[in-house]
Amino acid sequence: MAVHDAMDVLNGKWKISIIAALCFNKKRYSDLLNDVKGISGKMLSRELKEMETHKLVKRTVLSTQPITVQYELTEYGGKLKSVISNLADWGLAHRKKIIGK
Amino acid sequence: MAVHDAMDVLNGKWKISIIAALCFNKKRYSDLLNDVKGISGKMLSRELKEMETHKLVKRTVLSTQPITVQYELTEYGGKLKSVISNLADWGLAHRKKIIGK
DNA sequence: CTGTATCCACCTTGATACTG
DNA sequence: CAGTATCAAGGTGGATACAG
Repeated sequence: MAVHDAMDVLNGKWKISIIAALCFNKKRYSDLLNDVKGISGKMLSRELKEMETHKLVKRTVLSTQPITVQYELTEYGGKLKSVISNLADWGLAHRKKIIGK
Repeated sequence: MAVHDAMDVLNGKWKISIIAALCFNKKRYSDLLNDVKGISGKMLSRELKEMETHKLVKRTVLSTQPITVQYELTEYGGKLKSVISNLADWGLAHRKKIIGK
């Protein structure tokens, strides 16, 4: 099933959140560490590496001093934006429903 | 973040696939066991129970002989259909891309 | 048919310390 | 800043047997 194929690539606890964080801006490693609540450095680099091999994100090393690294969605990974957006809408409704009672 | 709230409810390896399987029809336990490739009975009942407490699915016991149980998406859980559908589209494209090379 | 109980291997994740 | 190495702990999931 197609859904299963998608989930193969989006496995792990953090990938969806990382993609969501990259939806509107490129970000550096340390930015992601702040923006993706609760993630550890180890998991962030591990997930990013996986996503890079799956061509979901692009990694660029900037020759600043000290070196910084920029991550952004590929065109391909960007196709997930609408999925994420739908999910975010639902999550918002869900939160309201939970808080509401 | 809203996406994170959604993922809290959709954690685990199987929930998305189960919802996908229930998108168009109600199904019995044994149907799901066949349709969700690779899932074991333990995990299926465990995930279904969680999803029931989150009000994503509705469980109905039918007084047939022997007893059968029917699962269906709640109206609330049904709101995830569009997310699933987007994901399926992406998964299809992804599969083509993978096979294509 | 629809589950639950138990046992167990494996994987994932986190904390911490460390490197370039 | 951007990671990697190591260790430890808990969660995840499968097989099997069993119950209502």
